[in-house]
Amino acid sequence: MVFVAILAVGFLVTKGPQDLPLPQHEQFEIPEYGEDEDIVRHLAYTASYNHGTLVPDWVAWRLTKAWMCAEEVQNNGHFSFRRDPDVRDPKASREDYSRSGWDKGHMAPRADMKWNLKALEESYYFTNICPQDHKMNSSAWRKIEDLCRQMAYRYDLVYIVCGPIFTDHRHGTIGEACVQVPDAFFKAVAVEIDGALHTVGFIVDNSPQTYSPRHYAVTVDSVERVIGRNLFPRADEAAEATIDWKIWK
DNA sequence: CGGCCCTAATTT
DNA sequence: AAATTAGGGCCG
Repeated sequence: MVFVAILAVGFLVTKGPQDLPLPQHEQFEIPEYGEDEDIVRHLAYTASYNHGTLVPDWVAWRLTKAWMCAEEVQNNGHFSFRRDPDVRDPKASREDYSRSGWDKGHMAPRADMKWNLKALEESYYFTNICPQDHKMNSSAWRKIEDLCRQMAYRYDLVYIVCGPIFTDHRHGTIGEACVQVPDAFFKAVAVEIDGALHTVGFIVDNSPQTYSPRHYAVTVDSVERVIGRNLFPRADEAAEATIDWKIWK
């Protein structure tokens, strides 16, 4: 099962999702994007890297129960954030974040990628990293990630897309490369249950946030209005305009 | 407590 | 640029 899943994702990476005769849900998590965006496809996530902000505009991935139940790969217990070899300059690097006071926050979480060594290593590329408040990252944001994993375990497959929100750029930039520090972050989650699509969105300020997911929950529809982008192009509008709390509790 | 999110200093 | 070593906060 896991092997089949890995093959399926590997096939997507090789061929590129948009020209594949696959069912709609095979590329469901990929948001709408323009021709000018720098789209990077890795084994377990797809991102749009912004060479102006030096962070991704969005990162999209999926999480399956099969991957979560798979045997964890070894990472030698160390963390190796790296520049993404598949992304052109300018791009962020370690030195920009070092002693900046901001976390190197994963968009697609490390914990979602432990089923495959390549997936795990690629999650440490700066393509997948944003400057995040430490308390927010390890508390409020983490609880939302926990919720997503819980949903994957319960419903077999979840689609996730998240990224930074820039409003007044109140945190400025870090490092020599001037990596822009986001004002907030969004996350949109979708799951199909008995043929019906359910979605929920979150917007969390990039400050010491510690509340539970529900406190930050908004409709995917309203997230789309804030960031000005259609996140689940194949979802119908009704599914993006409501939150079913029986599902997400 | 373990799992998850990380940091910094040092060495290669 | 990357690996090694040592360490901390949050949460269920």
